[in-house]
Amino acid sequence: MKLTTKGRYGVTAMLDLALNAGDGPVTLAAIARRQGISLSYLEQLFTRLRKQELVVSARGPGGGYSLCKPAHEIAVGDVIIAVDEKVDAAGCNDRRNCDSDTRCLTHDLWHELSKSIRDFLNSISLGELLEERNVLDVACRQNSRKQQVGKTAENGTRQA
Amino acid sequence: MKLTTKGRYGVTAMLDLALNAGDGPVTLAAIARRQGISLSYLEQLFTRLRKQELVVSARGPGGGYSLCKPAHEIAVGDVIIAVDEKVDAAGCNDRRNCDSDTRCLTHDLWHELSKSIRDFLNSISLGELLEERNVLDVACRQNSRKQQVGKTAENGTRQA
DNA sequence: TAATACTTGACTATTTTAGTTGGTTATGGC
DNA sequence: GCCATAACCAACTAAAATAGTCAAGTATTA
Repeated sequence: MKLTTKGRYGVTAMLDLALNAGDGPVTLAAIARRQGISLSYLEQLFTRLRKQELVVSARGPGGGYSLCKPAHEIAVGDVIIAVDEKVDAAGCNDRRNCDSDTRCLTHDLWHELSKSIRDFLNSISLGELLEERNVLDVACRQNSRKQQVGKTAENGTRQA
Repeated sequence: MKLTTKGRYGVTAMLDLALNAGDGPVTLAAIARRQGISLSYLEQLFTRLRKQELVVSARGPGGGYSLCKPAHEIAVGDVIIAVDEKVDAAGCNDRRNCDSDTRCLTHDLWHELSKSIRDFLNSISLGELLEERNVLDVACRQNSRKQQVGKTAENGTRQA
């Protein structure tokens, strides 16, 4: 399980998809425009998301992508794993050297942590993230209002 | 906050350090041998860990590295951030484009998630990981025993 | 003072990231 | 039956990160 900008792009795009799924499929071009991600890069990501059956595609005019399942049934971890390919396998599948004492211990400790992280990401669904939309929406509008009017009086407040 | 093999190396090395800190400093050469990480690469990682004041170094014969604080006071997140440098800044500090509706929303949603992950990693200390040592120790010995004796009867049991 | 072990800096091969280019299919509307 | 739309596909690429290597130091202790 990696956690890089690639996963961020994937999650961001899926969130955009969930937000704008009101009437029919959403085109990648629209996501690209809204989220500032290159169209061709999005195509690569959505090829993987489609293969993992997280989205379905509709070709032709009026086509685009839709979520396969309700946003509440799609875990953030699913998206990250889908776009990053190769679920685990991150360098630790050589069990041969695991006979010596210390090596084995820290290997297992890392795996334990790694599992915790994965469990955590699998426990958060896209839908849950979207439910906090209202709060964040207000926060965002306030912020952009202040930026227009004032001179960014307080900075570092939303540094997530 | 990234989560790559670099962070894994850092955490693994710190765990090794905590485990073998019984009598005086631990040399990087010993960690390199036990964990199968290149010495020079470890040097780079520990330069950063030292600058973040997670470890102290002692030069000369009998020297090496020691933890600055008890293992319970060092969060996994601290280690990952230390070796990966640049705490956040992952592409999302352009607040300029955040005036439009959708862009802002998913930005904030991602930041929310990103914060959750960071909080989670900061809530786990090296000490807590080590406390599960006993359980894992047994599991490991059992596993290696089986590998010696049998023919890996059940595989995929500890695929963390 | 010689061996040990940390310290620093420069260099490098490989892989990943974040695209670009240039097409090809499929489809709905006119 | 065109034709614009939009998904699909494959190959290529510049830049960055990863995971090191190599070579020279410097501090410390026996």
